[in-house]
Amino acid sequence: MNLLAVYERLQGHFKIKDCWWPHETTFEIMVGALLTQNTAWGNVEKAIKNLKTEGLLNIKSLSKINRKKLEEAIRPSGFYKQKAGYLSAFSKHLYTKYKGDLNAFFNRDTHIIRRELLLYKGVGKETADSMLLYAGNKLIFVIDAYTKRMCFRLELTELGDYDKLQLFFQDNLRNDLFLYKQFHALIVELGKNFCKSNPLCGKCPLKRKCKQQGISEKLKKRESREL
DNA sequence: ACCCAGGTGGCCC
DNA sequence: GGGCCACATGGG
Repeated sequence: MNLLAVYERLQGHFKIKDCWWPHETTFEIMVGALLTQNTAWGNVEKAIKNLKTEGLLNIKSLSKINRKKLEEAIRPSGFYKQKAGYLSAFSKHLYTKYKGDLNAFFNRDTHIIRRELLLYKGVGKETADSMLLYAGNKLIFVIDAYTKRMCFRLELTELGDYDKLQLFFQDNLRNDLFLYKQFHALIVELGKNFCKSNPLCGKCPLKRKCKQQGISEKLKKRESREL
């Protein structure tokens, strides 16, 4: 089955808002990308709200804020001490190297930016790519746990690491920023609503395209080994 | 009382 | 290059 067919099928079932990743500023998207690591989005929203209330959600403030205060503000998002350290260092780099100017930061070759993002502590491939796609409007497909799980269950690809999966998407989709953003959003919705770790195959929009049809203990074991 | 969430870094082999 | 673990809150 081809990727575009999956996309169209999902489009028929989920309404994705034009601005799926809620934000007032570009920086807010970058902060959200970091905070949402292995964390439910609802918890991230609380953290972001706290940061906004305290006037901290900008590069300058975050780079100067006292660590304990930052920890308290983002506490609801979990792993808060670790994330406070990441955010603090990240903001300081943006502030000192780019004078807090994200246009300057993003106005370069995509892969140069990606390499740089990956040097920051706490920014791995998925976080970097989320920032590039949603904050920087760069043509990079984001691979997350939902994406891996969906591909695995649909048997769309050979089992692969992040890079292989990303290439699979990028090679099989037209170069269209809107498509990249929407497709990732749709996969997240699928993952939240149906293709969960304990999946609800009965009403899944991809039911007819998927061989799993209810998950066996055997599949669960393979997933835990191979995802 | 569990299980899970839009990962990452560090350590070990 | 992989396998394991810590990191932590909040909702179902």
